[in-house]
Amino acid sequence: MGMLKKEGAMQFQKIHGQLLRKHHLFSALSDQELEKLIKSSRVISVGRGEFLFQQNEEARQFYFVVSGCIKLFRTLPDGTEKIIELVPSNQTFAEALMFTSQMVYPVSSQAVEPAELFSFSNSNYLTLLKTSPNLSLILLGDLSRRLRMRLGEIEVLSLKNSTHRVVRYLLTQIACSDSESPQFNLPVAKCLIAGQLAIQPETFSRIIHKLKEEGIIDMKGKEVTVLNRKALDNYE
Amino acid sequence: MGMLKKEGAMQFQKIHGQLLRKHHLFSALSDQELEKLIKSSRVISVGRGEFLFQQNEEARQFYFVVSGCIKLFRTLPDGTEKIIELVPSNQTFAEALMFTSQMVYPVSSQAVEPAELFSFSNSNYLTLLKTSPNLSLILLGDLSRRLRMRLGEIEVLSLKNSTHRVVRYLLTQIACSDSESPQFNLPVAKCLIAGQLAIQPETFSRIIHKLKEEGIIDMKGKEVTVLNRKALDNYE
DNA sequence: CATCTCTCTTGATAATCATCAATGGGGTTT
DNA sequence: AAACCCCATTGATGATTATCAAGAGAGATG
Repeated sequence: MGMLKKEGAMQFQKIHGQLLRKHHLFSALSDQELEKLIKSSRVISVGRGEFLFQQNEEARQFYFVVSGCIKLFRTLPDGTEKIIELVPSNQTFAEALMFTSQMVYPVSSQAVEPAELFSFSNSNYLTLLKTSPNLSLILLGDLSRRLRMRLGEIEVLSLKNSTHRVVRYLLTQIACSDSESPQFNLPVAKCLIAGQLAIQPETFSRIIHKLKEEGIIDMKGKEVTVLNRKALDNYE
Repeated sequence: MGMLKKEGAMQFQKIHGQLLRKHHLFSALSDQELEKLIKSSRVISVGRGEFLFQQNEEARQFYFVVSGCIKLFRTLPDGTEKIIELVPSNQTFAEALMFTSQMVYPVSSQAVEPAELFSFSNSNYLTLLKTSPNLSLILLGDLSRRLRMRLGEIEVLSLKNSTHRVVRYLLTQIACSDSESPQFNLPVAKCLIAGQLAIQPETFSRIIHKLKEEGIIDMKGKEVTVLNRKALDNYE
């Protein structure tokens, strides 16, 4: 895990500081407050496979992904890992821990591709929060939204067969990609997607194969085309 | 769904108002504020199987369970239901929706046994929130805790075989019951627990049978005794 | 360019789990 | 007490999916 040199970091922060504005954690801050916060932040640059923190480590920082993709996962008792989330650029993670008394990371975080991040001190942000009442409300809204996202995930995991999970995944990807176009790219490697859906890569591959045979989708590499949206919606 | 008569309700609220104090949503309120809130609340009494609200209904209220047990579930595309949570007495539910713009219940709620509840208007509570800054912080903490609970659930659902899920469930039950005693009671019917773990009641029954045969636990009705804690911890 | 590595794919097999069906028990109602 | 209902259990069967193994393709590296 490498920190950039100080001068480089300053420039980097200046350039990408505007990105932060678009994020709900920072959108309600005044220019002054934001600038101060950015100055107190660190810029971190990690290569593929590097860790930012490990499960059960003490949580003093939260992160904003400028570029790359971060995998959050838990290590299960049997040693296998379960992917909880794949954090793309312009998103934060591990910030919800600020508000709990027991500040320990419940997941490990690892870069699945080279990534650049800001890291913020929890205590700095918390002091800011205490002075800004409607920032709290924004945060509350955000947390509830996340809570509901998890509900969706739990639902997906409860779907009977894995084909349903894959179909559901494809549908959410279309919904996420703007413009409702029937084409999109898988955001990460297939084996990572399989991990998120709690199925084996082999099973994922076979399901895609089946959907292709049935003429419902087409897939070349990471490029997915939905050929029969209706069939996908009403699958089974 | 039956509302009690007004005089009955007033008495009921007086008696059980103190219960609210112990809940984080209300613990930070002044006596005045709490009293006002209670006065604006409704008392609801439902019989087994009755609904409080349905998935996708507009969410104007949140609830506090005084007695009984409420099942929160989603109806999946194939018509089956997935239990998201079983809310025991002295807990609130559906309060996280207050903070989102899209106020629609993401789950249905149904009493699994006769139950009594308070219902609070979201808008009333929200106005209170805007005047009390550190109430927000408490709420933020609570929501983050819930978020982590969901992480745990997602993890359980991702465990390879269902035996692991059951074992994990038993362990969390022991952890929840104070006093680390090796004995506890199942909080609800077995088929509901099976639903939470996303397995069939038959499978649940068979797994318990297996664990009994292996001398790891004993179970009579709802009463569970852990005979070999170590074996349970290190299961496989 | 050749080699290496990693991901993806495909096949064969075994384990797991859902489903269907039937029975027994505990509690409640009439 | 009898009838009833819901829940739990047990057995048999079939479908689904994980696992093991091997090969193909793409991108990175020397």
